Amino acid sequence: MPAEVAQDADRACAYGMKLNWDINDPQMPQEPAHFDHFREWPDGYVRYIYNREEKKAQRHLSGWAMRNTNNHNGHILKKSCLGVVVCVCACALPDGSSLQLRPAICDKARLKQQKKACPNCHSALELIPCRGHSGYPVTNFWRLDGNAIFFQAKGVHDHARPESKSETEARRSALKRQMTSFYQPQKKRMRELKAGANQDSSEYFNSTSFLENPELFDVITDTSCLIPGQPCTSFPNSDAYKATCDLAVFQGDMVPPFQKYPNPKTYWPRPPCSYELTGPGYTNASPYPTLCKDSTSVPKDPDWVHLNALQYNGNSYSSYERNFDFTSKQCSWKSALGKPSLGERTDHGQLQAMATPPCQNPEFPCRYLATPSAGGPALQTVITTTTKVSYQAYPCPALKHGDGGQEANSLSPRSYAADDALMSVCAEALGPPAAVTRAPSPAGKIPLKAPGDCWAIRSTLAFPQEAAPSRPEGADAWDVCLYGLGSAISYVDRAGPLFSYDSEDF
DNA sequence: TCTTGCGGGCTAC
DNA sequence: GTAGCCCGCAAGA
Repeated sequence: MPAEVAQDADRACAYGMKLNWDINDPQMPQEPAHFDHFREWPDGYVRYIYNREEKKAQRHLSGWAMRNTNNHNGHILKKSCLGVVVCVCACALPDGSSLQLRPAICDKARLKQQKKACPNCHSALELIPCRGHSGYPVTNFWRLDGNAIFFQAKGVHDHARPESKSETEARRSALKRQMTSFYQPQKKRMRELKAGANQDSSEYFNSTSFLENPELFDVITDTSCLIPGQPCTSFPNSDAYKATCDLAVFQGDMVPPFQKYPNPKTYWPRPPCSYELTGPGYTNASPYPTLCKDSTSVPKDPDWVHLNALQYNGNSYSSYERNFDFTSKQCSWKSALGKPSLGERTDHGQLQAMATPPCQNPEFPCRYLATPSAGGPALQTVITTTTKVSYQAYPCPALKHGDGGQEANSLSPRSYAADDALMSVCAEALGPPAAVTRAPSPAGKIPLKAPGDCWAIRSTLAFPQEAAPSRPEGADAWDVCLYGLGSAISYVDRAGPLFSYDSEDF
């Protein structure tokens, strides 16, 4: 209510509202004595007069997603509101707010956007069109006249505010910076490692090549890794997966992009760190904690992954350690997830999902039934500053990416069928606590089997106390998954060499 | 790749 | 004539 009052007062104080003019008037007010300060969220039938030096006005910016509309008048720029993109399930974000994405302005990009999944619950996204102007989209008019820029809005937005453009830009630029700051040191480190001790060729993967080929990220971006804590996490597509870590920023202008993320323990990409499985009855039993190198989840689409990057950008490696809650359950979840980025997602996707309607989580049952607490040892992540890091592939994404991962992009609720199948298969295979721990490949770089990796990961983490079995056993397990998954995608060639990364001190 | 601005063309009122 | 909308194009980030 106070906000409305303030808004009304703001309108009343608007200089443009005090003058009597219309954007279509042949003669606009000349030499305005005052100018209005730029309004990012004009709403209602308002008129403002900006100084022509106002940069934002010059660019015809608006918090609303406005697209250009041809009004066949070269002097007046007309824009119509596109509305807001929301989750069809109207799921709630961790902070209780709802998802409100900014519709892409370009038709093509918008269509693509709508094919993506809700980053929160993986349901479909829906574009809520603006109908605030007599059933038509709210329209904004811009007109440059003299030393002023005249702005007139017609209609009252009947939808939530989408993420503002400034937020989007800030997020993207931050992500870009983050990517740069993160990968350069990584690449350097990898070179050093390669040039340095060859103590255990099987202990690390050729991260350099990976880092030098960011396009490969997409291969792993989409994961449905089966691991304790998130045994059957089913991210139908990379987009959804990417998006999961970026929930808060989607909340429109309510919170600054860089401050939105509620959980400081969420980072992505993250610096190399140690993950050791600990907990009741289990303490670092596995010499090869299976992890998914979070960098493997680096998405190429800044729209879907940014938050963690932003935080990371601001906190750097040390902050990661500093903020990590070693004892929190979420941390356990992360470790259980094995995959850092995945864990992050778990924080905000999986965990938050607990508080969201079931409809938002098609994979919900599977995800939670197989948590460590459900029978397996409770998992807890212990992060140390100098650590052994086991980065092993999480090729599950290959299930969808193997033969054209992009196909998985078009996620719809129905898309979960395949994932469900996968889950059931792997869950079944996991039945007995068979030790299917993935032993390090004798040859060094672990030849990962694509789908099987899901199984391997799960096994490793679920029964870490078990002695690492022979490779063949693991292979059998993999095969189980392979069956369940149908055709095994040649993920080995792609992910294996890239992620067999182990026992590395940082 | 996406945004933005421009303009042609169509349809409805 | 006005308004809404679709489409394509080009420039720029």
